[in-house]
Amino acid sequence: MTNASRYHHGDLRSALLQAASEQLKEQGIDGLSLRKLAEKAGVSRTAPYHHFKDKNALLCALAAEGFESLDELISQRFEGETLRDQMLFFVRDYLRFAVDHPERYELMFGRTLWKAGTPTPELKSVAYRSFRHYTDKLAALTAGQLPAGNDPLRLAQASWATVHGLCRLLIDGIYVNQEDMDAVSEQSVALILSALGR
Amino acid sequence: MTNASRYHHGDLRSALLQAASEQLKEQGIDGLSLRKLAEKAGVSRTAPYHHFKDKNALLCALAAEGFESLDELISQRFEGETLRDQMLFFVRDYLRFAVDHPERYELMFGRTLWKAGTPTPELKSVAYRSFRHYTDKLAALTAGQLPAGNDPLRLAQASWATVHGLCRLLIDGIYVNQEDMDAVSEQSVALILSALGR
DNA sequence: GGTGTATTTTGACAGTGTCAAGATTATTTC
DNA sequence: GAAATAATCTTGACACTGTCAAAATACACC
Repeated sequence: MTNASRYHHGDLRSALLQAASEQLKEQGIDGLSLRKLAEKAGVSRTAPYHHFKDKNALLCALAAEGFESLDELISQRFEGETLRDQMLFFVRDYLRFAVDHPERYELMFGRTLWKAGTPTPELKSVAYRSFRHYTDKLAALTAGQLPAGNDPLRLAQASWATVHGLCRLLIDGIYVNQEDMDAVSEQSVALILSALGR
Repeated sequence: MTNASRYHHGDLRSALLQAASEQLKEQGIDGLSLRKLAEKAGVSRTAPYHHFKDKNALLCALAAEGFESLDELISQRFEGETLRDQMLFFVRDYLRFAVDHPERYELMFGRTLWKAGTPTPELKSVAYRSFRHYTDKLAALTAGQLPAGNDPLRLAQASWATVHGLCRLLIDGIYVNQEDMDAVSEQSVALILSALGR
């Protein structure tokens, strides 16, 4: 019995997620429709609804995947000898992730899910976790080196905002060109580092 | 002859923009449909197409309005005696603008127009103008005070990225609570200022 | 074998952007 | 002032969307 002739797909959920991932990359968030995904998986229009409550739920799952990758990056990519090198490595890898997967990044951080939609508990949890990991990492790296009166949490928020803002401007093509990426990321790291009193 | 009975609306273009502005505020970008706007203006579904090429064009006009406001803010709101106060004023006003008009801000800077759609020449022009004004302002404020080897353009990009990233995290409801706004904006200003050598 | 559950299907509905062709009014031209 | 042209608006239509309800099918377990 061939794949195409089966009434039950067998692994529709992950087939949908995979198709969604490709569709997201090629067509963007708005070009992603449940009906197209269903067709891609060789299944009827409403079959996806037995694996995801609605479109929002599928998108949340897709975004959660992204945060998993980002979390790995945060956990691993602080290599380098000096603090400056470590931050530079991280910022460059983070930027590369965003530039390589712009639509995914938009999905992860954009209004679609967080404001227009309703983020899944799973999504919230994995997103907050990656931020906590970043805060921890930053705190460990700068332990005992922060100028008095500096809250590590505030610093994490402000520096994340810098990198995040850079990503947005970069991948949406506003104000910052991709050729400037290295120069601007160096400038941003300088921004963050000078707040650490170096 | 009453308004409702006229075949020609008279000022449909601005009526549509006004309706769109309200709709954007109440329902967000995705909740904004040309058909609803047409109905609000008391006109048939396709009438808008004689004033805007398509939905993208209308959204671009709406975003351009936003950049006009932002540009005023940049031109006027660098008050204060010290450089620190000036930056702090600006950052707070900028954040307030974004928080007060989150959907507008998303439209102005988001992928909808800049990547998924095609930004109008008018939109591009007014958006770039705002950034140029910011760069000029920053250059004027820090004239002769920049540490050697610092490119004003890079600094403008990096600092704008910081404020922009803060706005996004704030209005998209990720990570930063509105109550933390003042504290984080102070931290961000500190970030920017310390890069200026203070 | 029979029962219940998980999965998938078809049918349907309201909503969307946008094109084409025709109707109506304003404006320009003679 | 009348005729021609342009601007504006309307109706009809098409393909597409997310999602609900109800019926059909296959699987798992007792």
